[in-house]
Amino acid sequence: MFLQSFPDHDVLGQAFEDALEVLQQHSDREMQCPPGYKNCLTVINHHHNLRANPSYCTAPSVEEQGYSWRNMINSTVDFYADETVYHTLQNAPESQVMHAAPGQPKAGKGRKKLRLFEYLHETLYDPAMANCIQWVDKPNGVFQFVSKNKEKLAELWGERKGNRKVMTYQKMARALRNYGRTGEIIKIRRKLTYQFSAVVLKRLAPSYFLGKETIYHPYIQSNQEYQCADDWTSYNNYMYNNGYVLQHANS
DNA sequence: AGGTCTGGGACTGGGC
DNA sequence: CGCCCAGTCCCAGACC
Repeated sequence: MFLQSFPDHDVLGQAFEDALEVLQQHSDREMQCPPGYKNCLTVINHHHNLRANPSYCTAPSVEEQGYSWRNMINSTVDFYADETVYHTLQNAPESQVMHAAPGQPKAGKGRKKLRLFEYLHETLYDPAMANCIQWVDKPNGVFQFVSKNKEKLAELWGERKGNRKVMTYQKMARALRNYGRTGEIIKIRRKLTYQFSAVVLKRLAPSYFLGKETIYHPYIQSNQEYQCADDWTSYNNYMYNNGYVLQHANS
């Protein structure tokens, strides 16, 4: 497994590997907290470095409402994927890392910026946000904003980014349309409806990296992404045949 | 007609 | 410091 990539595959690494294996045994289709997940949390909560670092401290109590255990998997793998952070935490005195403030990871130094499509993907798995955004065709990554609450979702996105001005749906949608150029998210000719590209879906799904030898990296270069052009074309064909009219032709 | 959606372009802030 | 990226902001026009 990918944890073997790290030279200092120590007790913590083993604990993570065990934890991830438990998670791996439960397909990514499950929304329920899988059996053994509590043990994973225990492992993580008992390691001070993890608990203290705001970027990776994403293991709340299982009782927390609306929490998606996917976040935990992503963050866990993120932790190990980011070699710099791994070594930093390995070497940093605990007193230092303990100073980090708890709470949501914020965009800033030392932490990759949260991207809009990642945030949307995250909220789609948050039952508490179901009144703002919903899957239309989950297996194919088609989702729709709820007209009544789309502004609320946009505001939350703005808050999450730490914007000074209030984010609006109009502005957020503008960012979404920019994704059309890179193919990460495409606009579907249906009101308030968008679709994650197959590549993004694959990238954000835990099953993509769990069980692979290579390190998961959320920022695959676009030229690498389009090595999957065949997949993408056939995917578009599938969507076309299933009645989805894509606004942007695959270029 | 008016609200909503889309597209374009300039601008901003963070990271490298 | 300059460049690039990923939005952010505003406006105009299309669409429903």
